Amino acid sequence: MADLLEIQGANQFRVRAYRDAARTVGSISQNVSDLISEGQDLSKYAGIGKDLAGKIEEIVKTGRLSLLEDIKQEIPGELSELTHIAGLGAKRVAALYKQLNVTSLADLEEAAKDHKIRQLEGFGQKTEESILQEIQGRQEEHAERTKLVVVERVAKPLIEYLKKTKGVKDIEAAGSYRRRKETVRDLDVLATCKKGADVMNRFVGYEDVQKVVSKGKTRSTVILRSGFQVDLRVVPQVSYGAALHYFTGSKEHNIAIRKMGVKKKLKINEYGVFKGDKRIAGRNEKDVFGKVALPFIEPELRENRGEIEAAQKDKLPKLVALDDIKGDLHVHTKYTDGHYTIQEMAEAAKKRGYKYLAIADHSKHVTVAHGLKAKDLRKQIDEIDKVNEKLKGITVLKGIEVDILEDGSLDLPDSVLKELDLTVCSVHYKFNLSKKKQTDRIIKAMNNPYFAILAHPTGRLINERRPYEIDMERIIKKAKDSGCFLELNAHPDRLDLNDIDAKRAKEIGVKLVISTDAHRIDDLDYMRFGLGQARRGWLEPDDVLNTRGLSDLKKLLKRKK
DNA sequence: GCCGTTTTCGGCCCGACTGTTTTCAGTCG
Repeated sequence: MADLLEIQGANQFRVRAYRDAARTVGSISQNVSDLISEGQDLSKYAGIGKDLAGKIEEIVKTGRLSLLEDIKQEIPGELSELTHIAGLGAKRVAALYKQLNVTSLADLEEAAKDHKIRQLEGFGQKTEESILQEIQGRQEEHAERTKLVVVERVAKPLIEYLKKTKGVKDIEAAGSYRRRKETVRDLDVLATCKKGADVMNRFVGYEDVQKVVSKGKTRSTVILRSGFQVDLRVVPQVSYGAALHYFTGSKEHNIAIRKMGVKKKLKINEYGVFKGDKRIAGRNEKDVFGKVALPFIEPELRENRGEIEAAQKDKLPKLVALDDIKGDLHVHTKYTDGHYTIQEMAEAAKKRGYKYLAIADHSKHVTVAHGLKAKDLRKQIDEIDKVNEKLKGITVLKGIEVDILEDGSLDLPDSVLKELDLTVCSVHYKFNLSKKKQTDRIIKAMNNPYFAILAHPTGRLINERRPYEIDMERIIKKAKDSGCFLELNAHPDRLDLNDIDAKRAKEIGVKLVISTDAHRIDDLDYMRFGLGQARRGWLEPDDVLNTRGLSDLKKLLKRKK
């Protein structure tokens, strides 16, 4: 709706209202159709008024939006696709449609090849060439959002490289990378430097740069060979905090903060907080928040999902940090598809300062991973006892990643499960059951008194496999009622639960377990990704099971039977 | 289309870079 209205030349604030409302709907942790069937009024959410609440209800109840259909009578719906081409916004798409009758990518390509675009007012040869290049580039693997772990591998060496520029003082990756979002579209790097031109020149000369999209005194954009985009901004040191705030985003958070500034007759931009022409803050982020009477808000919270309201009431969560984590409760060993022994994994965990480590190898149903049968598991239990006798300073816990079978039973008998400290229960097959059946399957499994932790609750693999259909609200409530826990799987391909569901679990009062699912020693360091997601989900140390010492952990793992 | 301890009308965040212009519109973040 927003794209099409914008192409039609509708009031830009009306267009923004649709975008804001769509985003709000996306960040509501509960299922919106459930909210509507419960008769809840959506206009209580920020950015959704009476009108849009009605339209959302229409979509939920009828699967259609009559206004959208009306607009599609006037202009082709496919035009919205064209605005996704870099350099094409609503105005230019409207011009292309009106003057050249371009409605699709194919039309656009043809018009560019025939040199018709350069003849339009406001367009020229360069624009036409870049449009053509963009269309043809798209047919090769279009760059989607990139997983955080991959971006780390890009960011760290690039920042080290830029740091070596003469005159560079501060340098930091901002944007969604700093907010620890699970995927990142492009990397925003911020620097302070005596002579901005020096760092810009060095930036565009980086060996991985394939294309320089733009280069200016304070901002440049490049595309790396991998297709990944990096932006570099340079500001003076007095502006570093304001710029860091601005480039960390999110956009929605920034807009909200700037609006607060406007109310106080202040102007907030990347150079500082200004009262008239006078800069009254900017060197550090804390002062920028201070000028709008807010405490420092952690980057992971800056999504305008309630953090500003919480900050105003001094009710910001004290977010869980890596130092709070006392152990990892989901790792694999050579017994199944891991690559190290129990003792090697335990020593590696101890080196990371942990007090305990739970071995959770696969159960027999996962044949590709040589899942354990009851007798294999007993053998592993014996070995864990021996390792515990040998190792001081860390306790190895006996666990299993036991499959939840299609009928909701667990893959190993209670007689062996009861010998364990904990179970990590997961769905590994039959991902395509209906939402009701999949939910019933998991809920039935939770009725087993030895069910402790639901591992990677949605089964998704970021950018690779969609989550299977489940009623998360029912699952969370069942976990609450039966004394089970939900995993926040820290593997950067999973990060499952996601931020929004993790926050919902906290609200309902279910504790989460942040585990790495490590198959190798180095995988234990994936914990940092889990922490990022947990912090995005507003989790505090108390909301996370594995911040507890060993004896508290064991008490909490005991289910009411 | 949303919103309100200045307001139910009249505002709505702010700036950089490019290309096409000859002072700025469009796009992007």
